[in-house]
Order: sequence, then C-alpha cells, then structure tokens
Amino acid sequence: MPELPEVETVRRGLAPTMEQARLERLETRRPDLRFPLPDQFSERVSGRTIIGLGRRAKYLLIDLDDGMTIIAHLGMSGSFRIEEAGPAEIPGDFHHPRSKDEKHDHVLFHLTKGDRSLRVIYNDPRRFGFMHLWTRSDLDLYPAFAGLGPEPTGNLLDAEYLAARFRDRIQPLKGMLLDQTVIAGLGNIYVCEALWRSGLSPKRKAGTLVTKAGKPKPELMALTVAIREVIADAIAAGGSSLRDHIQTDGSLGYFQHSFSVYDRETEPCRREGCGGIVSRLVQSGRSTFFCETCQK
DNA sequence: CCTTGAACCTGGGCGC
DNA sequence: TGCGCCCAGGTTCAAG
Repeated sequence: MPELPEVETVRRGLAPTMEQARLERLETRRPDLRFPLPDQFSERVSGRTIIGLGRRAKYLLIDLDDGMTIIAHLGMSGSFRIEEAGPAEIPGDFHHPRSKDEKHDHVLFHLTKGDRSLRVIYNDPRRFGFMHLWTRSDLDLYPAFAGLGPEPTGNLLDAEYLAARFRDRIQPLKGMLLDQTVIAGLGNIYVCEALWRSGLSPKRKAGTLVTKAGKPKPELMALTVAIREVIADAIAAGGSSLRDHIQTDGSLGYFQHSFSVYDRETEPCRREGCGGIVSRLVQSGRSTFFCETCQK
C-alpha cells in the first residue's frame, strides 16, 4: 500500500539504521522483481557506505558514497524490515523464528554500523516492486523521473499549475490525479481522500475546474489545498506511528489510517451534517470510494 | 496528443 | 482442511 506518505514513513524508519552504515554485501535471492535487478548488482554496491536516504514520489533513494543511488520502488506489496544479525543467529534457531513469508525475501542488505551487524530485508510477495542503480548526478534522466509531476507537498504544486494541466481535459478527476505526470506520489487511497475533502466528485471532468480564461475556479483551489493537507496529515500520522510501527521483528509495513471514504463502502459519510452513504465505483479498473451526497 | 484497458504476480477473503 | 472467484494501495505499454 505504498503511496507517497507510506514511502516517506519507510524512509524515516530506515534512515537511522541505514545512514552511515557500510553495505558489506547485498544478497539477491532471485534475478528479478518486476524488472531484472541491475547487472552485477551485488558486486557494484558491496563495500559502499550509505550516505543518505531520500525519496522522490513513491521511490526510495539509497545514496551510496561512490555517487551511485539505488532506486527502489515498493510496488503494491513491498516492505522492508530490519533484523539484528547477531553472532547467535543460527538458521532455524527457535530463538529466531523465521517469518512466514520468508520465501518473499528477495533482496537483503547486510550492513555493519560500528560494532553492530544488521540486515535490512526487502520482502515483496507480488513482486511489483523493482530496484535500479543510477548515477546520482543524472537522477533526473532516470526514465520514470523525467516526466514526473511536482511533489504534492512542494511549492511547485499550486492551483495555477493544476489549471494549466486540467484545462480542456475531459478526463475525470480521479484518473487525472492518479497520473504521476500531473502530481507525483498520489495513489488510489489519497486521491479518494483528497476528492472527498474538497467535496468534488471523482467523476467530474478536470476541465470543468478551470475558467475559460484558464484560471483556477475556487473549487480547484480547494482541491489543491485538500491534496496538500491529505498528504501532510498522512505523513504526520506515519511519523507519529513510527515507534509502534517498527515491530519487534523490525518490520516496516504500513500504518493504519482511519480513512474518510477509502474502503468504507456502505458506511456513513463522515462529513458533518451530510448524512450520505459512501459508495464505490470502478474507474479505469480501479475502485473509487466517494459520497454521492456531498461530492459534486 | 488524449484516454482507456490489459498486463505483470501472489495471497487473502469469501461463498459453496 | 478444498476450490473457484474476486479483490488488492502501481506502473507501463498498446490500441482506439
């Protein structure tokens, strides 16, 4: 379930462990995830020191001290966990029970930090995730980054920008906001949530939020604010849940939110005084949750 | 160019 | 402790 806030939470959870750690060895347990792993992946990163963890949209960036960056995308089901790799560790040792889905541990980062030995493990049952190795100074040339829209929390996202992108477009808002070239990092959940918060229907044609002169209507200004708030709130919730979120097994999965509409079909709308019921529809193959009563 | 739909892959939940 | 069906938060590619 990694949209931008989840990836940011993962980044914050991993940073204290990974930053300034030495990547002694990278272990790949299969040659590919969604795409082939980089050629000679282990050979090219082993022995490097991790100098920082970054994020662009839903991509996690692991910066190495030789100018290379590991670009990791969690797909739909990817997660990281941290394990202490102490001297007592024995495979199958009952003191160290193996997780049930160990078979989906695909990439293991064997780290040392001071006198500590750690492993950061990438697990991904569906294997929609992927990893690439890229020169950091050329990161903008990474194909998926080249056409990426602005970050929803950044200064480049404003109503004027969205007006320019929405103008004369007949595509429904739902699809438009999922387009990573329009805004980078929104996914199915937070698009539903932002539309609910701004009182706009996911079926609304994007162009109808723009005046003939190409200026943003008040509705588009409200949507812009809602997007920023939804993402900021989710990041704050992830950050505040981080301590609880890192379980004793070190897993960094996804925190629970209380969503306003997402996955709440047939439940009452949470807007004060609305009284509507959340409904679900399918738009371009994806579930959309919204309230017919208050989203117009 | 714009828009939609299918494909990639595995697992969980549900009804029978 | 089965079996089939539907569903899942993302991205890319092809075709209309």
